[in-house]
Amino acid sequence: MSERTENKDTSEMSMETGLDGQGRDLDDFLCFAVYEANLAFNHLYRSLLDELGLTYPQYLVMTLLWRRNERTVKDIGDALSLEYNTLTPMIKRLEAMELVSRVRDTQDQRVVNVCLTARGSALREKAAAIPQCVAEASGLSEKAFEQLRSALDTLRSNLKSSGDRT
Amino acid sequence: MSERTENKDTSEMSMETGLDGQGRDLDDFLCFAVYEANLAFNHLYRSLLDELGLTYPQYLVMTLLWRRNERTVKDIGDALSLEYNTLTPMIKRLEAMELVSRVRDTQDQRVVNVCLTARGSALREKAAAIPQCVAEASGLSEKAFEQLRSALDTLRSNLKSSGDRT
DNA sequence: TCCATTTAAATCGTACACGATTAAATCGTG
DNA sequence: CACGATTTAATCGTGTACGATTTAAATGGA
Repeated sequence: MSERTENKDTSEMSMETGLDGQGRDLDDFLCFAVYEANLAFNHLYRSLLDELGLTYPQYLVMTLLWRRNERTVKDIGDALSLEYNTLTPMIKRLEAMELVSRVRDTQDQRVVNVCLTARGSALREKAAAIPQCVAEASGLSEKAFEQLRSALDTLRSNLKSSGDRT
Repeated sequence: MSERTENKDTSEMSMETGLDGQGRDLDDFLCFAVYEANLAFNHLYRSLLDELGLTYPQYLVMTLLWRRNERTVKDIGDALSLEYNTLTPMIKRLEAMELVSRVRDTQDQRVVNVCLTARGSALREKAAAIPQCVAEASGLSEKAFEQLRSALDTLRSNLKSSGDRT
């Protein structure tokens, strides 16, 4: 039944069913499984990114730039589903670390172009091993990996379109 | 290949492969699929929880308490994989909203017991429809739902144990 | 041309999330 | 009993994440 009708141990003054003692309480929430998997990725990335001095979201931004340099803040926001109010300070931090530069577009003064500095490009080498590490840590077969990714994509798409209609 | 060897459009000064124009750049990252699905849940829950005046993490805490009232901060932290430094302020906010009360345990003065107030219990009725809404918004069949949850669970478990060994 | 609209970005305030540190109560072992 | 180790919680600082608002630049009709 999962995220639908919760009716185990539902009485007002319940007293432990015995089956879900300690921390097994939200097991049937899909949202929670996603939330937990995301936390787990955060923890793993934190340890991997520590020596690069990057946070996980910062790493995602850098990854975008490593793939295609010179992007607008809007581009990055679209790619990561993040707003300016999140990105502006974050990119300024990357700028302060001298990994990227922020330059107003000369054609359209509203636009800020973000591009890698030499330091930012160089950091790519150090980050090269990370995807491997993460893939291994996930412990999934190629097939399971791809299936999961695809299922999550469908889920995200469904959730988004449902949200739009609200 | 996904999270393993990224070798499309990988040259230093790349110029758009044409296939991944705008926002399709991180598609082959499993971590990113999880990150995005989590954001999508956040957005959906934000709209659902708005009228209850709860945030998504606050809702998770309330859900735990609705299932079994009277938990220690530690219990809640274990269930949600959150630290005291996240929970203490959050639970204080719930207390300020008069949804829960925080009482030092008389047996063990280190422990803080969190339990629902009348208002907190009552809120349960208003939240009753939410799991249904979310399940529908996910647009997954019962089977797909369960498979995904299970795959995420495996993933989380693998990531965690890998992190422990680091 | 002019001005309402739209767009890109920034700012402000609130709320997680967590590393590091601190403090107090309890426990374990000699 | 004593005292160091452990456990529980809180505090502080940094960094996302986002709603609401603001600013400035570009755009598109009448």
